[in-house]
Amino acid sequence: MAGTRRRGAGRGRPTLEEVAARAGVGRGTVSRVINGSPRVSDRTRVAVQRAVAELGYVPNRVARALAADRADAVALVIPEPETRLFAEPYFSDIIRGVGAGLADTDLQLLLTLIRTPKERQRFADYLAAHRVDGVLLVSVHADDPLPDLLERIEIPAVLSGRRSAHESVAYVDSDNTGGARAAVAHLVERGRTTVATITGPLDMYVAQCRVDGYRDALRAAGREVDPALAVAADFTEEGGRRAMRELLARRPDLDAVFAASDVMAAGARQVLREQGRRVPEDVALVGFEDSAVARHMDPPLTSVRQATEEMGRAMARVLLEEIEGGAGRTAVPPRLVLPTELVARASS
Amino acid sequence: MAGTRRRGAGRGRPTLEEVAARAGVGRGTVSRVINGSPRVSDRTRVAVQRAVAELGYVPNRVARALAADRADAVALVIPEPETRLFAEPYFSDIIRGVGAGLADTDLQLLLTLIRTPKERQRFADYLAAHRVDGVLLVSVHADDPLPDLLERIEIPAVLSGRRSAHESVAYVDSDNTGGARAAVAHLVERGRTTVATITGPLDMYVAQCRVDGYRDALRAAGREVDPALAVAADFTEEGGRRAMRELLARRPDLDAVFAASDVMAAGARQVLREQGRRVPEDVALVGFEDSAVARHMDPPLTSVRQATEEMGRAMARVLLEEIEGGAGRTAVPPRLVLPTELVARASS
DNA sequence: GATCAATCTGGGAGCGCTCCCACACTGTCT
DNA sequence: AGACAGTGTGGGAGCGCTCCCAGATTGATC
Repeated sequence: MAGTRRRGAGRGRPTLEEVAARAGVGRGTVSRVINGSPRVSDRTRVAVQRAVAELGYVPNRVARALAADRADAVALVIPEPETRLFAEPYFSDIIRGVGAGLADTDLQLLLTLIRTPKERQRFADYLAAHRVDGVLLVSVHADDPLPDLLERIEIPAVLSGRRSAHESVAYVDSDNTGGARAAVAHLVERGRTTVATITGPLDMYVAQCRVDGYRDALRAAGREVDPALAVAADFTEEGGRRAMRELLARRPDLDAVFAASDVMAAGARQVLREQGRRVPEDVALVGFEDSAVARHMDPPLTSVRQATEEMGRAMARVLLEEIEGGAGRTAVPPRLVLPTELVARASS
Repeated sequence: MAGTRRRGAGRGRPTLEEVAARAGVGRGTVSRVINGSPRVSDRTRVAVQRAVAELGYVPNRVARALAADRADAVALVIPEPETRLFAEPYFSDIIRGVGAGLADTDLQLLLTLIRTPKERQRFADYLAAHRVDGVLLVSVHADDPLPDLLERIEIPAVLSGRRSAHESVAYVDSDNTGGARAAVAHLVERGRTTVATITGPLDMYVAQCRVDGYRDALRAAGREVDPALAVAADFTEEGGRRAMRELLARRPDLDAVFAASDVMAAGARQVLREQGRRVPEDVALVGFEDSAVARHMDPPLTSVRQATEEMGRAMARVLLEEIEGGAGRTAVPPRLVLPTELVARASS
């Protein structure tokens, strides 16, 4: 529906030209004052500012965008098949962080949901239509075509998380390996001898990292890494349940589980209860993400907290730099890994 | 990867003019084809469409916005002090719904977080700067100055929820009264005799409605409404705890609680456990919202589900109509109330 | 064959800004 | 005195589109 016309709601509002007339100066000068150029005498500047105030002038950003070939907006892209994301605070924290990071900028934050190839195409068109100055991409899958697209059309972009160890697009990630390591070390310290893990889908780099941390910690403690103690799931509750059953079948003697996400830990917890294992007495349980789910579990779940909001903030910062950077960019895209922190609760 | 930078990554991309040249027609004609005007002969249309395809032309929406005095965007405003919202699926469902509702439109969805008066001012400037065609406002408080602002500057707007029984701005709400009524009726049917309620802040209309439903249901069942059985809280977990303690102190004989939100129900549940009351054996518990919290509680919480995503979709639809409607608007703003549904689980 | 409405089409005139060039003005240095 | 930087400043020329008005074309009618 190519809309009907929304007449003049905004027409009639003062323009640059009118401000200039009122201040008795030229358009160019007003523009300079508005944009904080230093090449304006104080007297003129004051005069213009008064005119602006008196007229209640607000620059028309659409006109500015057209003239300057900028969009004054960045897109935050959320791949929606990933519904999981939405249900968890992760996503909202990212948004909040990005919002904060952009707060004293003129940049508007555009939220873009992409669930279908068709929508991806639409988004590509947006980029082409010149609607954004940069892109923030949340929760990338290894096979996501979007990062490559962004790279090809050379638009500033920042990912949250990375697709692999050698990510070519700028990213902000959290220390998944370190967090997992801390979680497992904690279990070992508490005297657990048989520590199992429920991993995420191993084609996702984040899942890979968390397994690595698990192994690192065991090795560092001089333990042997038993492949039978690792079962892959898909970051869902149901996946967590299945994996837990599998683990108990394989190794009934396990006394600790490190789940690579809180939601999977919740699934595991249900199975443990069904099978009469007490948490933490019989089996200690640790999750990852420190989401609301963790706090509401019974007993409350020990988990690895990510600085999610800070990640969002960092993404904004990095993107800003990329946009600023303009022509002469460094060859290496910025990358940032934020620390994680173990939050011990009653489940371990 | 070397070479020219953004400032022009978009310049150089085909324009209307070039398409016109290639198709051997005038600018106006191409514009008509692009915008689906019927006043173009089939032959011309086809020629233009071919040129568009060959050149890979994508209209520059910024230019369009300037020329047509439209923004091709709507803002979804989220009052951020309301952090609660963010932690719950409510918010994400709304977003998803709005996204879906806007899907086959040219409208871009802008997410705007407002946490401070300063940010509110910024947003007012956005509106003035003509950046959006309409506004979606989530979770309005009775004292929120935004709806009045929107009304004053006469920009199409839709609220989720309303500020009072006679809301002057268009809104989409869910049937809070009916939902509460169903919840309490359910408790009564199950043979509960002393049904208490933990309400939201009573200056919020939504809270008011849920109390009304509670009372309706009791009266319909021929029960007397005892004011001692209602305690107000603030939709937080801590508030739920406090209210539950108060209720138990007042009426140790209560055997059911209807909490006006899941989160408050979670708080209440903790206090019940502390005080040795079993759920549902001793006290039945029902929440409202059917959020993730409800499903993860122990026992899983009976709750009232809102059609949240559908609300988002409806908001988009209503806004679209308002925007289309243009200047000559009807006196009565559109209003829509969506049904709610009781989801019975083990807690009742 | 002329007339007239109905339909289609080209292109001028903006939309409100930024960019940038040219033209003042200052002083300062020969 | 003239030449010469160094500042400020005005305003033309777009940015890529939509609007809308004439003008061209068509076909039907007298």
